[in-house]
Amino acid sequence: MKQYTVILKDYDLKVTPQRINILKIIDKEGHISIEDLYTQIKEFFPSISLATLYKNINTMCDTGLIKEIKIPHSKSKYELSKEDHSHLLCMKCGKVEDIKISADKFIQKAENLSGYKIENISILFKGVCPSCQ
Amino acid sequence: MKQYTVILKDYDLKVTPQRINILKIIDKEGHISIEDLYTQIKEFFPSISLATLYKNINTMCDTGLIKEIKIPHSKSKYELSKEDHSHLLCMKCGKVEDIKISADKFIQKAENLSGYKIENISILFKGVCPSCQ
DNA sequence: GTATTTGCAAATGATTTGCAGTGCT
DNA sequence: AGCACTGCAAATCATTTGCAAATAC
Repeated sequence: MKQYTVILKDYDLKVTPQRINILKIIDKEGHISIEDLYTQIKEFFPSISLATLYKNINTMCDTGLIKEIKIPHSKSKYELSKEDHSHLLCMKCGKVEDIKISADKFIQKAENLSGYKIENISILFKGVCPSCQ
Repeated sequence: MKQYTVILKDYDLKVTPQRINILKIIDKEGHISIEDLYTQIKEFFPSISLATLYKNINTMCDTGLIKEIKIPHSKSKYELSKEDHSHLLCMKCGKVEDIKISADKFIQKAENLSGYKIENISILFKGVCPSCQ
């Protein structure tokens, strides 16, 4: 069981039961939208307000504890920050999965082509997952 | 000068001056947000309403005439559909540019790793453009 | 002539803000 | 104790909708 308390402290955020629950649910789901998160958290924490959820999501994004994933034709999802990775989106069931795939050569090529100094790449693969095929 | 009239007809959309202007501006800018588009179009077309703009952006996205580009930490931009390409985002000036770079090997690798049948990839490089460096 | 599009105003939906009270360290 | 966090209600911002008049074909 992860120490959400420790994680929060690492990011200089005060430890509150609301925040611990938010992290727990994001961690369990992997990738989750605001509305789904709100639905789930209310079961554990019926008194939580949507405003609190938004405020916390925002501060956690600002500090880098979590990351927003923008998804074509739908709402953003959020995930705990972890080492660099890309995403797979299943166009049938809508789920998002992580995939680790090195993009170094790709980035190199893009720098050469464009003259940009590239710091970062975000890649989303869209397709159909094994169980939906 | 491009025949926006012809393009609209190709997509089975009625030709209106509002639509022609929308296309003209998107084409000139390459990538533009709703609010910037609204500001610009009002100069040519002071009577246009935001509702009309939204309705047209939506139908043009639905038909595939234009595409939405989701950008981390900011609003979406829109572009005319063109052959597959990726995007470069300058983190200093905020501009978006196109880059053509083949991702076939990348997609192949991702399919092997994940078991997904991948139909499509979207790639955003974030960095600093030559003029901002 | 008919169906679609436009512009307005009102409605909805999503997110943010202000503030008084509470809880964390 | 002091500052940050919470929850509520109200405010704001973005987008959509309903409808009558105008326009495209």
